[in-house]
Amino acid sequence: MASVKVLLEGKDFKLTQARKALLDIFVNSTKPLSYEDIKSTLSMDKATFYRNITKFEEQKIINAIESHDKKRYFEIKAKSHAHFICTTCNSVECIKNGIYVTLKNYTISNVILQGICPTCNLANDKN
Amino acid sequence: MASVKVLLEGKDFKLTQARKALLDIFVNSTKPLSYEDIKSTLSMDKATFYRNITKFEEQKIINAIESHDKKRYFEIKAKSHAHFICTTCNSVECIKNGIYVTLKNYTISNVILQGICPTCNLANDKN
DNA sequence: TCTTAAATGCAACTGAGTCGCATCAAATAG
DNA sequence: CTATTTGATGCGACTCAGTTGCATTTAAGA
Repeated sequence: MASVKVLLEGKDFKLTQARKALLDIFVNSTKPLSYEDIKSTLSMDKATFYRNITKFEEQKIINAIESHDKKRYFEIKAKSHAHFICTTCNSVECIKNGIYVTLKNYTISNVILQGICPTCNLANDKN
Repeated sequence: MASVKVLLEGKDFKLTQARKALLDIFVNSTKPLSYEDIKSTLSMDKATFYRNITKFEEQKIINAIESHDKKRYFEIKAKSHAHFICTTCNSVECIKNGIYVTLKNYTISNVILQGICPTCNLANDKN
């Protein structure tokens, strides 16, 4: 598990309390989080949140995923892996079992799968 | 190429002029389109556009893709194929050379790849 | 042709994300 | 250790894609 200190070392910005707290949440999360998700845990203005996210993206610390609910979800860019977005319940999950896609002349940084997650699939079967 | 008539046959809504014209644009497009993209071609109120898109999605005629620019792009759900979103120029492309991903207990309806497209890759190399 | 239910356009609204600005807190100089 | 500077923060106002309510229009069936 990447520590907050390691992630911030040698980066081109100030190490504020707010940033440490914010990254701490991301480091300890098992799934990508939106501003909505973190604001109950961390009292941070949304302008500050998004400005920090932009900084983190520039420094390649964090990755963004756009979900089906028109919100952006963020996660530590620790190791690249695919994501699954459920079009029924809008949940965003990390898919760890290696999905690797290559395409000539393209640089692929992210793979996103959309469809119906096991939970919603089960719920449908019962009807 | 799927015709507009075939797509609308037996569906649960009225065959208005506006709907035929709208679907005609999607049928003849080689890439997913946003409201911005179609409004210059077709004079249709955005409320009507999005209401029709919702209908088409319910009827499984059309597919939505959220791009990096926070806009939704739509296309005929004719045959399923992967999409590539360039994180540099925000273009959305269809990737026709079969990328098939399966995942146990998941229903996968869409594969989205993010990264840098050949054009932007080339532009970067020149710097 | 008449009726009616659904489709349209307009205007007002929503909500995620952005921007300007005044204040505040890290980092660095003195 | 204090002073200075520069970037970070919070607030409020704003933007813009997408939505909703409502009055009007149009497709479809009687």
